[in-house]
Amino acid sequence: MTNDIDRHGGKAVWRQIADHLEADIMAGRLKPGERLATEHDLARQFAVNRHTARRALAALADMGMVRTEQGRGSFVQEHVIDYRVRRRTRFSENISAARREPGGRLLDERDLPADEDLAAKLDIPRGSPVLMLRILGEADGRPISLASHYFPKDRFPGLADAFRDTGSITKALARCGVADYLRRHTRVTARMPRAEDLRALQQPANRPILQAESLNVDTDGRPVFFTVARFASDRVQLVFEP
Amino acid sequence: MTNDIDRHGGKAVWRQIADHLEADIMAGRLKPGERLATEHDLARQFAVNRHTARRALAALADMGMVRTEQGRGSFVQEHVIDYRVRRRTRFSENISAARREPGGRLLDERDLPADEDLAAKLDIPRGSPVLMLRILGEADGRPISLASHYFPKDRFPGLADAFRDTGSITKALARCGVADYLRRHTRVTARMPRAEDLRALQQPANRPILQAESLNVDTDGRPVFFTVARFASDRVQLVFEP
DNA sequence: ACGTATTTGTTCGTATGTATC
DNA sequence: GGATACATACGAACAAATACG
Repeated sequence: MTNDIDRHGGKAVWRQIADHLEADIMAGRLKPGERLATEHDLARQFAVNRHTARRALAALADMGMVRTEQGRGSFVQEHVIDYRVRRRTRFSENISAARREPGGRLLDERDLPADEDLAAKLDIPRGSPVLMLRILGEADGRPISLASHYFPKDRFPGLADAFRDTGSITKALARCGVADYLRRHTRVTARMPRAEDLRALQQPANRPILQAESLNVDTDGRPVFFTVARFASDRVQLVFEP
Repeated sequence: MTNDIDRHGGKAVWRQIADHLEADIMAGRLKPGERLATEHDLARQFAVNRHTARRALAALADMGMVRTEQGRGSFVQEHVIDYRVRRRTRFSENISAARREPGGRLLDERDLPADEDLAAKLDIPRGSPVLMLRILGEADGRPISLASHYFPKDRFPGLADAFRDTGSITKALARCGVADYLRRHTRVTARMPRAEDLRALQQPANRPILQAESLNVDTDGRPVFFTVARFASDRVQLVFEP
């Protein structure tokens, strides 16, 4: 092993450790998502104080190469997906464009009456039936987004069945006569995850989630569905390009 | 006072308390940002158990009317600003559109050489001089955003002086010959605040910040400046409209 | 639901080498 | 040389989050 530390070479000890770990990550000896040795173990391996090991990890974290979580350890940072939001935004195409394998799982399906807010957004009478689909979006089998989609039920009979058949909102809507739809606006907020988000997204509790509320309309400008999507902020960035 | 609780009216006690507090907020007796009575005090005022008061607060927090911070208390949620991001996005116009009084303070001004990343973004040679302006954006005197703007210094001599004169990036650029500029893309992430963010944005440490990296170009498509803006997630939502 | 072990986060204090005025 | 500031490194103790039986 070349775990040797040069104490008089003019190079800070913590930087030597950071460089060593960085080389391990770059060479693939440590893979994205993998846990690094604990601070205590690193300190022992390199025969330094824990503070010195911590400093090395902090430097790597600052560079975005690792991510440390209290009580759990330090992990090699996974590559972040650029989720591109444009007028025509489709989940599967987006994930494929990032060279990942898209996936989706229907977690819940429910009918509910439109409250005032939802009625205004979908431009339907208050109390009208609304179909909610809750879908977990995945990339390479890792959960990426937890999205609740709200459709005016009267306009799209059989939509839920069509989604179960195809696994795709775009295809399901096509069967219901919506050949195309466009995103009118997206409202982005950040907040801490709820218990539900933690379970679905498999995220640490002390990291925020990105929440995007969006409205999609058909080519005539009529609302088709409203979506509240929650993204794991460690794994997804939202990129807007007009 | 009408702090009386009806124990047999079929309405849950916690809901009565929640309604009471909601009325106080709606009537302006409790103002945005103001701290509510402690759970202990609420329990005493209404002669209920602290758990009951907690339930009322939780219901209000769930509605987004108050925000509870461990160790500090519960606060009336401030009104959130919709920060609209379009091709032509200007801070002052945006804040004014939300019927707030815009303000800006230059926190720091610095020259630095372009690293690889910045050079690529601004389309200048690596090592070229870059002017950084760090600006605190305010609405009604409350800090809203902490933004670092990076300009290719060679192209815009006298820009820093122009900004100090005018207090506006748009006006300063106009003096340097840039009549108009457009936003090419915006990359949005969420993360926890650093010490620097906390100081500038006056935010609780356990709430996330929204970070938006954006590139503005002139009418010929040439990069004019690159920005990293951090928003207090409690006070700002980013709204994207193509 | 609860205690225990593990792991990171924070804050003391101490010492040393280096650069600067 | 002396005084000072600063970054580095080590040690100890405790706090806080997490994992697990």
